[in-house]
Amino acid sequence: KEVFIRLYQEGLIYRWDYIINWCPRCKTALSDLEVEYEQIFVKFYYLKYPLKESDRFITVATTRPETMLGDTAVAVHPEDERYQDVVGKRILLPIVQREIPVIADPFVDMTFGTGCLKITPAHDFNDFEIGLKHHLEQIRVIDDAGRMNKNAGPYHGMDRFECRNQIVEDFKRDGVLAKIEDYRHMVGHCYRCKTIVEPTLSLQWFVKTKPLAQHAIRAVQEGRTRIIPSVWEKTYFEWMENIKDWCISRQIWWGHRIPAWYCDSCGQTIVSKETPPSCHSCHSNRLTPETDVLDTWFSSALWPFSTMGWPKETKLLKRFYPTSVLVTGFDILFFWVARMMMMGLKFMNDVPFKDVYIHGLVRDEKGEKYSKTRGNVVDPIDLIDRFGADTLRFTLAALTMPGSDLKLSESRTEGYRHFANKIWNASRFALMNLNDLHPKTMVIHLSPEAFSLPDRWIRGRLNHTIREVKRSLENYKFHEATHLLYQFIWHEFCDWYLEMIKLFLYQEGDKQMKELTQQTLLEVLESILKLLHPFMPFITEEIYQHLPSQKDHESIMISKFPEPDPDYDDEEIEDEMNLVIEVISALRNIRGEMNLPPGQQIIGLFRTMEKELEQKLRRNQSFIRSLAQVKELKIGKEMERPLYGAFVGVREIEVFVPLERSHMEEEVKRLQKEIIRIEKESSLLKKKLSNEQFLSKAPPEIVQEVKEKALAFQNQQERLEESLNKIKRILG
RNA sequence: GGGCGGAUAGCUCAGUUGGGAGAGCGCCGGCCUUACAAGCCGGAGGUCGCAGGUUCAAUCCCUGCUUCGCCUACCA
Repeated sequence: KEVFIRLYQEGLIYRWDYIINWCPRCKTALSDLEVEYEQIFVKFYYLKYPLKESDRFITVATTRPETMLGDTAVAVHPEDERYQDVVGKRILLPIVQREIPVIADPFVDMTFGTGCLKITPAHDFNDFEIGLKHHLEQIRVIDDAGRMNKNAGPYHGMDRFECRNQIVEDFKRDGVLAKIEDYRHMVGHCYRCKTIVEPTLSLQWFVKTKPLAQHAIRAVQEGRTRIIPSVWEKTYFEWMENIKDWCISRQIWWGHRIPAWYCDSCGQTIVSKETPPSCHSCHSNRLTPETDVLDTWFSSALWPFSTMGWPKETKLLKRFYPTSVLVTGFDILFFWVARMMMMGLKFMNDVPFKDVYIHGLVRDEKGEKYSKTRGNVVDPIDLIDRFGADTLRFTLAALTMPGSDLKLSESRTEGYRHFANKIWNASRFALMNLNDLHPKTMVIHLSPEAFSLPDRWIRGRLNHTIREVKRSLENYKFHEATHLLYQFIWHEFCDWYLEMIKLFLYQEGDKQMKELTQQTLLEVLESILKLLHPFMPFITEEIYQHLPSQKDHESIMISKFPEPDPDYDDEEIEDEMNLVIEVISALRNIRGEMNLPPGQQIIGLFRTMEKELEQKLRRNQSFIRSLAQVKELKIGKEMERPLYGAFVGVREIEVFVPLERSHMEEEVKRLQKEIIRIEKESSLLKKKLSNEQFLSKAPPEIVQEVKEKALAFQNQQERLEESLNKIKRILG
């Protein structure tokens, strides 16, 4: 009421006989946004109107012949040579026998139809405007229920579509129907009941939106409100700049009643918060209250401040206006966001929110928008039953790409259910191995050097993950955050870290090393759970409560979000770990390609001239042995290549695996495949390096990088070929 | 009619200061290895829609075209 009255007093709300979209079934006015346009196939009728005092006819074309009963003119283009002589003449409208003028208006498209446009000001938007311009009479022929009214003469009481058929029949009978064509066009339907809407002249309440929109435009231009992703800004501006006055009255029985009364004696309109005792101007006490209610979006537009106690200056209002972010779908950018902007700026003198995050819509498998009416909605409860609430939440976050819709994919959902399961199992493994850990004895501050390679590595990777996840969240890139977490948890934490630390956890040897490992395991798992918690609230809370570090059972959701620990940003450790991973992968590759089952133990021979690499290999022998299932490792400068064996190059290391003679055929194939791959890469780089332009114009660090790569590839290729030749010689 | 977005592996889609082509699912081969077979290990698979242009260098920037989709509109 407060808002309505203030706007009314400022002249921003007015009541006017205007052309609006009307739903004859719901019997209410509809705003532009409540009308859905849909393509339908109809007939295009050519009607012959007789010119008065002449035997000529003017032919007009229409898809709605029943509206001819309300015609008050026929318009032609002022420059249309075909009709120069008839402008100003009069037409005797068939059936109702009304005299109407032929007028000239540049709005008419000479190339469309016959170039003659019938004008029905009371039942067409354009005709209404033309009617105002030419002071034409407005004659309603269709009533609020979609029936022909008394102005329709013989058709009075007929349904509008029934009347359409009858009029066509009558025109045919009278020989004034020129022709009928098939035609398809967009027709407005009521968004609620899907009935074809009827543009109708009607007395309604309107808000003058132009003055409100100006401020809303400027707020976004000046960045006081950011729309994310920014592509939607353009849509927002487009709409705001072309905004039309907003019809806010609805003839339905639910909603806020418009606070207005009409004096039965003098016709005065009274807008007031309370029921007025009498008319302000004639003092009559015979007042009729307005029965129209407000468009639901009118009240929704007030949400950011009316929910905080406005118009009182409450603490809540001070604290929560403006809010930081509004998250919503683009489909209500205009319905709601734009209106909240306008009302917020008007009544609070400030934007209602700093950021508007526009996400896509979840669509069905065919990519169609969910619709309550069509019933193609996927029930989230059903998905939760089948996949789990955490899985669904994570999946939605992962599939949400800013600026585009998502088709809910069941295979992706299933993949993330596996991920949730993986987390569960990994945590079970961790908890099993932490049950003898007493947090009290945990060493709080130890230098990184005290920890094992995998410990230092995983903490470094955790740092990286924390930073990237935070960055993604700050930029509303939820899919990036989920991908980062998936990758880190599954492929770094589970695949490598957990596998490697089994050495320390299972072996009853170095007790201190075991405790340090347990400490890292606990801390990293705890961080993982916290990072994951926004995406998988239930499983993370459940596991978190079982961690030995959580004795007071506070919820994970109020725990501190993880921060990176710079002590563990260590490139050398990362590099050493990568070497270990590369070596293990190389051995696994041989095993896989040679079809050697894991049960079959192999021996690894490592030849390298570089002291540092040799040391690193020696340091990490136990990891290599355990993860690559190698029973014996031999490392050194003078390592002989075995007579029958597979070869893989890792950096400056030659890795050999002794095999049987019978494997050699397979090895030849493997080497050839590898050589082809390397050659392809290598030739591309060589081509680059032989290009003078590249050498002189590309940034030096890029050139250097390419040179190094080319050299490495060449080395690799030579050794592969050497290996291949040796085998060929042996095999004869 | 106007505007916007997409076209990348068999499918669904990621990929911005231009230099490495990627993920999930599916597919092929090998494994019940004491957290997990809803799993582990290895592997195959792509002139990044087409044609030009800019650049030493284009999936990425520019132009045109083909094609799919969305929003929007006052051709009666």
